[in-house]
Order: sequence, then structure tokens, then C-alpha cells
Amino acid sequence: MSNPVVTRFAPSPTGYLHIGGARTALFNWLYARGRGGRFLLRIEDTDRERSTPEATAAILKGLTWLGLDWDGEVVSQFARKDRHAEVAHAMLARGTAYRCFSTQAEIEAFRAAEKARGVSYPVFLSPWRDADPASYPDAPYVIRMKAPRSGETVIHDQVQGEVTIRNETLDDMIVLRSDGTPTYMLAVVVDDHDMGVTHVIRGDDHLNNAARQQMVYDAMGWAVPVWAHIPLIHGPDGKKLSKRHGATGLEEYQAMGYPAAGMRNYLTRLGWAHGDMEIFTTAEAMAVFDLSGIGRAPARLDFKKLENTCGHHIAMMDDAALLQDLEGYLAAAGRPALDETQRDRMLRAMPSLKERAKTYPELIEKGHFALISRPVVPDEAAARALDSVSRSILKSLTPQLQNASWTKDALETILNGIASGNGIGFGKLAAPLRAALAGRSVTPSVFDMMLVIGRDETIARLSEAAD
RNA sequence: GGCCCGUUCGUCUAUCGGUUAGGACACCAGGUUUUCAACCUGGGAAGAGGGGUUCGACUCCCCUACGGGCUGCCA
Repeated sequence: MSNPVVTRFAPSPTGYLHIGGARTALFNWLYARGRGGRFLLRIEDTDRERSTPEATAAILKGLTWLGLDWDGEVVSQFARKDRHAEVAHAMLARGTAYRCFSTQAEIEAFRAAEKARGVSYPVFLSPWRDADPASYPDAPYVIRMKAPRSGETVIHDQVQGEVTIRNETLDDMIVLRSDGTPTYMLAVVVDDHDMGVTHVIRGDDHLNNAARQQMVYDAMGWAVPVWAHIPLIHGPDGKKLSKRHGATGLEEYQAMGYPAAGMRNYLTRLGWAHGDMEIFTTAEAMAVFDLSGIGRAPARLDFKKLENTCGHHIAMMDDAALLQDLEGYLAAAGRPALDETQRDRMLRAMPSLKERAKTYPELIEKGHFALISRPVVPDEAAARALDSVSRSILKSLTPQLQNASWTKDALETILNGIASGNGIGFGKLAAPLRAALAGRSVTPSVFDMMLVIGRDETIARLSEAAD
């Protein structure tokens, strides 16, 4: 009964998937999925000069990593060019468009002359708008929309409110080029209409375009979709996001070790809010995501908060799922894969590891003890902890560990006993233990490490360090 | 230049005419501790400026400043 929501993400394949584009896709996906609607994907590849199949592949890969799945086949805008031309001619037939024989040189000359005269916004009015077809020359022509010359076009935008554009400031835009290919303004409307898109959620760099596109809907007698123009994302300095801010491509974030779940959470909160809700699952986001919660000002990227958000998600994730996601990171970052022993130890170490890592590189670093194999090579700080006194204490430890029951409580009792027996605090004993077990001075709890690698490996590492 | 949009702690934001302007990240201090984190407690921190409207403005209107977008036979 109620018309189902259909949203779409329509990137142009001229490069990687931009972080801002990723958020636009996320908003569209959240909105549709949260309402049982459909989320479609269309590649706007009509610019043959700049579009590449590699970029398309990168975009699909990025969306897949972020966990944004789309319904149906990916639509190629270029493949639909005949339909676009068909609509342009339909507009001609309806009298809402006309053939224009003005050349680009003539138009440029007009604009230059107007500017020279002090007209700051030269609107080119084609002399062919109301020309008699009998006067048409045998020459290339474009098809222009016959836009209303007076009055206003009002965009009812779910984010920006009512935006009014005076029609006199808009020219008769070209819908079909002289080579018969469609312009973006035409293609986007035809495709959105044909695909049944009900809600157009996109960057506010398209806000002005919406007025002209609305004219195309009107010219064809089609229903105008719900508009929602969201602000762009800026770099930490408030300037437009660019390469000098570092990571702008989504795949870079994956390679930096941010979990997709954390990225989704962070990106959802960037420019959208629902009261004090900060950390949430995707299901929770879907349940409450709406257009009215989107802010109107551009948001800045904050890596600290991204990290913090990711840290919460790493801690929230199920151990097995976390390990799998971690391995995905390893592959994406071009780091060596885990072998059986490493995987087994990491899985067992996960409960204590995941509480303390914000990113996967951090998780790997904290899990260093679980990934190495003997002989353990101590780093500089760890080597200092292994002085002769410490080594002799470690040596005295092994017999007791041989018969201990391998639980945290039992180990704690034994180690505390050793420490007090040697007249030192537990901290003093922990340092050489860390060095022996992990080769590091900074590690997880010594008990957790011992439990993870097991009795035999523990004793072996301690013995090797003691010699 | 013109048109359009925006402006609450350093950052992301809540507030939808009446609040000690709330939360989160970050920062600072203290606590806990087995190192690092994590965690707990506390702290400093905001309505761009100026006019209106109103009994009362962060909230509504206007101007200015600043930021962004658009201004293509690009998307």
C-alpha cells in the first residue's frame, strides 16, 4: 500500500571511492534498508574521457567492504544513452525542448561580451528557442530544454528546507549534446525516474542542480522525488577534503586498519545525530536513521573520534568475527597472513586484546606475544629487564610452573609468592616476564599471555630467556 | 562578480521561544593498576558580530563577516 522507498548511490567512476561519497552511500543505504526499501547502484560513466573500469571496480570493492549491499544489477548510465536520447526527443515532441544551432564559439563570444559589459551572470538565451523549424539550417544542433523564463522553482528539500531559485537566473540547459549523447542533467533524471527512485539523497553540491532537474521532471510530467541534499565532509582544517588531508579514499581506511563496523558508526554520526546516541550497531542505526536528523553544516573529519568509535566496535565484536575481520585487514594491507598456530593463539587472546585496541595494527601490536615463535628476540627495553638477577628468578620459576594448575588464580598465587620470596614487588617480576614471554616491555597481562600460549610454550620461553 | 546553502565547546553534535545550553571525542587533574591501554571520578571549554520581533531569544526576521557549493555541449 505505502509506496516502498527506493534510494540510489550514483558515483562517477573517475577515481577511488571518496570518503564523502561513502557516507552519501551509507545514508542512502541506511534510509532504504531501515524502511524495507531498495538501495540501487548506478555508475555515472557517461564521461568517457574520465571513466575507467578500474575506478568502477574500486567503488564496488569499497562499498562491499563497508558492508553496503545494493539491490539488483549495477546500472551503467552510459549503456542507457539511447533511452536518454529518446526522452530528449520526447521533450521535443511535447514542446518542452527545442533544437538549438548556436555554436560553442558563439556562446563563448556572447558570455565574454556580456561580462565585458558588466553583466555578472550572463544567461545565454538561445535565438532558436522559438524559431520556425523552416529556418533550421543543415548543421549540428543540441537539444535544449525550454525552461520557464519567469517565476521561481522551489525545491522542497528534507535537509535544506525550501530553497527558491529565480527562473531568470537559469538558462535553457542542454539535454542532448550535438553528438547525440545526453548531458548529466538529463541522464540523472531519466535514470532516477526509470529506476523508480523515490528519494534522492546526495551531496549539497547538487542543490542548485536540483532546480534544473526538477524542470526536466515537470517537462516530462513525471513525479518529482523527495530531495535531501546533505552537506559535504571537510578535512580537519575545515577546508574541502583533498589529497593533502591524507586519506580520502575509502580503501585507505581499510588498509589503515579501521574496522568496517566502526567506520559505519563514525560516518553515520558525521553530520547526523539522534539525541545522545553515539555508539551503535548498524541495526540500531537503521531503526532510527532519518532525514530530519541530518545537519545542515559541513562536518570535519576527526581521526581521534574515528579511532575511539572503532575501539568500541572492536571490543563489541564477537571473537571469531573479529579474527576474520582482522585477517581481511591483513590481506588488504598486504601484510602476511596468519598461520594455524597464530590464528589459534590470536583467537584465544582476543578477549583480553580487543578491550585495548582501537585499530587492527594496534590489535596486532598488542597481540605480538601470540604471533611470534621461539626464539623470542627481546627489543631494547625488554633486554634491559633481563638482567642477571631477573634471569635467575625466571630460572627458579619453571619447576613450580611445571606442576601448577594452569589457571589465572593459580598462576597469580605462584608468581606473587615468587615475588615476595625474592623481596620484590610484583611489578618488578612482571617486567622480566614480559620480556621473556613477548620480547617487549609493553604487553597484555602476563597471566593472560601465559594462559594463551600454554604451559609448554611459557616454560620454553622463560627457560630460553633465563639462559 | 552573481545565485544558493551554512555558522552552538578545539571537533562531532543535542536544543526545535523560557535549560545551571546536555552528551561524545580530544585535553587537563586525580583514582585503579602488572607495563601500555582500558576503566572510574572530577575539571576547563560554545551560541560569529550587529540590529530587530517578543514579557522572554541559540532558537524567528534583517544586515555584516566568515566558510562552502553552483555558475560547462563535466558528473
